[in-house]
Amino acid sequence: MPAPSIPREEVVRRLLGCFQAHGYDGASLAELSKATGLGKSSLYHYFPGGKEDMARAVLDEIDRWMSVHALGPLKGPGSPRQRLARMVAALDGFYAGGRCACVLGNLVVGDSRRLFQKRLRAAFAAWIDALAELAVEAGQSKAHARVWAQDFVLGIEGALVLARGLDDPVPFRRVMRRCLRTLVA
Amino acid sequence: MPAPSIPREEVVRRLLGCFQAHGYDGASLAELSKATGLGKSSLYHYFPGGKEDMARAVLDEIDRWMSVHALGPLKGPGSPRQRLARMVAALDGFYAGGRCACVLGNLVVGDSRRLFQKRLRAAFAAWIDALAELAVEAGQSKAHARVWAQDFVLGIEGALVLARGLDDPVPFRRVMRRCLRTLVA
DNA sequence: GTCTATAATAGGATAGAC
DNA sequence: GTCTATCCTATTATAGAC
Repeated sequence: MPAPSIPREEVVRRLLGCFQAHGYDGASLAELSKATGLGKSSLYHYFPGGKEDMARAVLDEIDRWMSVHALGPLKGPGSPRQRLARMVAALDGFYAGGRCACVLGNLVVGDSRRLFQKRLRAAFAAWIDALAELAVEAGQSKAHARVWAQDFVLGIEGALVLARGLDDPVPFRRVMRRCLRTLVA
Repeated sequence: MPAPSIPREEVVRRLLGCFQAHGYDGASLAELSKATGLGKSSLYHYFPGGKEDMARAVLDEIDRWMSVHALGPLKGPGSPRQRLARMVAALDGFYAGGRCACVLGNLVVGDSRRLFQKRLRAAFAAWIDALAELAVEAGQSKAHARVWAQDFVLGIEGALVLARGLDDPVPFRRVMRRCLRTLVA
């Protein structure tokens, strides 16, 4: 009876990397198996519902990661500007400076969109809500805060798409830098 | 010997719709067959290289469409503001007011990215170049024009991602409206 | 140029041994 | 908890009739 070779969280993180690199349809069980180092049957032991289950676990991990590294810091100590800087730094690392895709962005394409629509909407909404709250605290009106927060998120998503389309992370890096300057504007 | 039931351009347009709705990996031959109304063998008659060939034909069609409806008007008559408005109106129709995905955005995910990287880079670059040229004509410096043009494109791509993530086309519509206001800013 | 039929392979999922 | 072996279906692709 071999003990688990790697903890479940590490398995989920590797699945995340696989969905990030290949998208939902492109992440075959063979790829997911290779990425985790686990055989297909082991994956089904962790995730009885198969690939859909794996993606839901990845969405859980994203919720957790965002809560800890991106949304949490917005409510921590420091000026609004400083708190936003912490989120931006965390996101910059997560997306490897623009070289990685966004899993949420990958999941809104094709049939996986319908499959995970509720989770996707909740994830994007929570992100936008947290940013809008910060902007209100920084002195913006509720309406402006909402627009700014949406622009923040769609700017990142669009920059990731463009960076991979142009095969050049520079647009992403520029967007990340600008994010900080626009808070009070 | 039945005559071709629909012209080749119409076939390609329907393929485009299929890659738009399902992404590259998600667009199976069965889906592509259903979307075009052609049997698999007929598709292979038009596109001997299979799915990859079909996607290249779709990329050709996108180049053509962009050239005629988006990039062309930028070089036509009228003020820079009026010319940009024509592009925006065309794009708004193409993306069905934010309810449709961008094929280029779908193709930058997963393995299809590597497969079509050169075409994708060229398509995004041509789009950005045409916009930057307009911005220079409108009085912006070359450096600012480039940034503005990139922001224009990534704003649209990000808005399409967010609109589908939130299942709400409103962010897209707002971005489209704002595109026009920022030209001379 | 279109179709039906079919081959060949890859994908998702399960059984059962250890 | 992990593995090998297997199953079934979907997917890509081709052959050949009309």
